[in-house]
Amino acid sequence: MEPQQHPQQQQLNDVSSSSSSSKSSFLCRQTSTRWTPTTDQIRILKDLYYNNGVRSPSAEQIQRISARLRQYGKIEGKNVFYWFQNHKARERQKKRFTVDMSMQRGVGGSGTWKPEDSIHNNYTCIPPGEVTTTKNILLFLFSEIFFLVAVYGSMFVLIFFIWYLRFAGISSPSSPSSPGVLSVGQMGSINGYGSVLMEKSFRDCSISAGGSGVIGGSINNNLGWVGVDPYSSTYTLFDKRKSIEASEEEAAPEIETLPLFPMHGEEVAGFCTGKPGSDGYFTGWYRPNEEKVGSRTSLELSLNSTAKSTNSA
Amino acid sequence: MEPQQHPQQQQLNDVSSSSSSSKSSFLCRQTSTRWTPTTDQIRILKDLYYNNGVRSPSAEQIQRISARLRQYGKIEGKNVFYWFQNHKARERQKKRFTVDMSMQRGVGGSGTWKPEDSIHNNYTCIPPGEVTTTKNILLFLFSEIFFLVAVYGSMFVLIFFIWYLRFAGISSPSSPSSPGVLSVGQMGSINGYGSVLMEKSFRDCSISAGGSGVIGGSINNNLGWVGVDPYSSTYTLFDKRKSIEASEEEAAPEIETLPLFPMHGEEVAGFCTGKPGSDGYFTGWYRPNEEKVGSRTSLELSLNSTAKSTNSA
DNA sequence: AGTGTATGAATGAACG
DNA sequence: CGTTCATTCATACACT
Repeated sequence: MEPQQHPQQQQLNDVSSSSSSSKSSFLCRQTSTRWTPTTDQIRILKDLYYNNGVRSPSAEQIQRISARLRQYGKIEGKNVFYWFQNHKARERQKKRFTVDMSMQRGVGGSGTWKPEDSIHNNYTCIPPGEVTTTKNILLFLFSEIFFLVAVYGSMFVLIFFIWYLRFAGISSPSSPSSPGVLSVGQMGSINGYGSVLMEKSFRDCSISAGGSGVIGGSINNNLGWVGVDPYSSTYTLFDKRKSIEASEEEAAPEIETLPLFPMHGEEVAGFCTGKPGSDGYFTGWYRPNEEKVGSRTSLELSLNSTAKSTNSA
Repeated sequence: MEPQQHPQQQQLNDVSSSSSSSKSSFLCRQTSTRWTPTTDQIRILKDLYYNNGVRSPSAEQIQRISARLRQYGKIEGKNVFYWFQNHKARERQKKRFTVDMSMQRGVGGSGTWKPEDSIHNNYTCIPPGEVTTTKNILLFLFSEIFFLVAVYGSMFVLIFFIWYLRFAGISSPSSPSSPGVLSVGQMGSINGYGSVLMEKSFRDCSISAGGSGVIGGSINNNLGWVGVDPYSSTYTLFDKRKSIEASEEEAAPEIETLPLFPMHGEEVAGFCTGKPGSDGYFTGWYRPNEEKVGSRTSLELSLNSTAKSTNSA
């Protein structure tokens, strides 16, 4: 399954040329007591971690590694030690977290709150145009498609579902719809901060995570995604929702194509403004799988862009 | 050692009595369970260690020591035991990887490290977890959709479910709803490891995804969006089993395609331009499949859900 | 001049 | 005992 998993060390345009030092002023004044890895050092560390499987280097390895990294900047053995420790731990932590969350079962049950009283009772709520959002979460309803984009840090999730509400033929509206969903993406490294905060959360609720077993989830390996820059893009994009209302009306049972978020160039420009930020982490993970699976249910989101400009293409 | 033994005085003096951890964990898992030495205790311990040469106190000594330290805060014998053990081990360890290369013997010898447990072995399963810390959880209800976003560090999980309240025929609210579910994003790690796990519904819905093919979604590169997550998404959402039972059939038998975010080329330019900056890694995520790049950019979303066709399930 | 994330550093607690 | 894990503290940095 996986295409190449190895190398691919990103050759990316790396900054190196411009001198890796660029971002971090590690050189200047290290007064800061704490080691601030240079990009090159990180690159190497990650390479070791991901490509060489180094997780918990032995004392000896640590010595070698730090010796090697020393040419890229000041570094001590313990820095290497901690780096691996932390990196591993945090990776693990994330995984764990993910799992945990999945077990949030039944939260709603006892909840009691009625949806109704929450904000609108009508799903159409979002008035044309407004994406309810703010920084990290965008909700918007478009016609019968409900979208939610949550952005956190450098990643985002996009969820949408379709409410076939008035879809004519549907007789059993009971199911709200086929919820579609998603995608998760990540973007540039960035540390985009942003906290997910829904500013308007409608209501708060306590969760009782009593937790119990974990339902097994499936682990999916990475998906690579790609991202759109949360900030700029989203806003912008949705900003222009134009005839939404109109479409709503006519949403016919068969929607063939619904144009959403039409926008014009200008605004989009900002997409993916990756920030040069700090890390170069992303080294290569993605292994795009190109497999296709024909599955019955497929949600495809394809972006046809001809974007010519991106010369990167 | 002389390295920094920095003050780091932060250790609260005595937490002991308070027992509280202000954090609001909804889980109530406070009280850190772990011993947090007071400064006085540490002072004494160090005195014993450095000035009295105590390194591996006997059981008896441990008792005495802990008894003595108890006046400065809560403490148990094992704490003392561990303290000495750790202190000694760390002192030694630090020395070990700090050992400069003087003793570096032939590096070439073993040269390669062993990736022993390296790569992949590990991510197969998710260890049982417990719901651990969750720092932020956001709940919000939107219309009849209940969303929960949990954020932790750089990751988040988004879960949602739908309360179909008054939607037409819904009569069985008993079950909370059709659990939707959702998605999780995580970042950072990567390379083979990152795991994105999509949990499915709260109830059954087991995922069998062993993970195999990924639908390819279309990965498109240059532009930013992209893909849909193969499995995760589809499955979950389209969870057919539940509510779908009835409704879905009609609903989705066909594929709808919705063009989203239509935009024009120019604008798109900026998309995902990875940042040139430091991390170079980003650059191109994918090597384009070259799917195609059409001329305009439009995001299309097609939902093929053949829901039921999926065999029985 | 504040905020919050990412991450280096430290350390209690165990494990093998 | 050397190692490893989990947590927590502390700080650099990127954005508001």
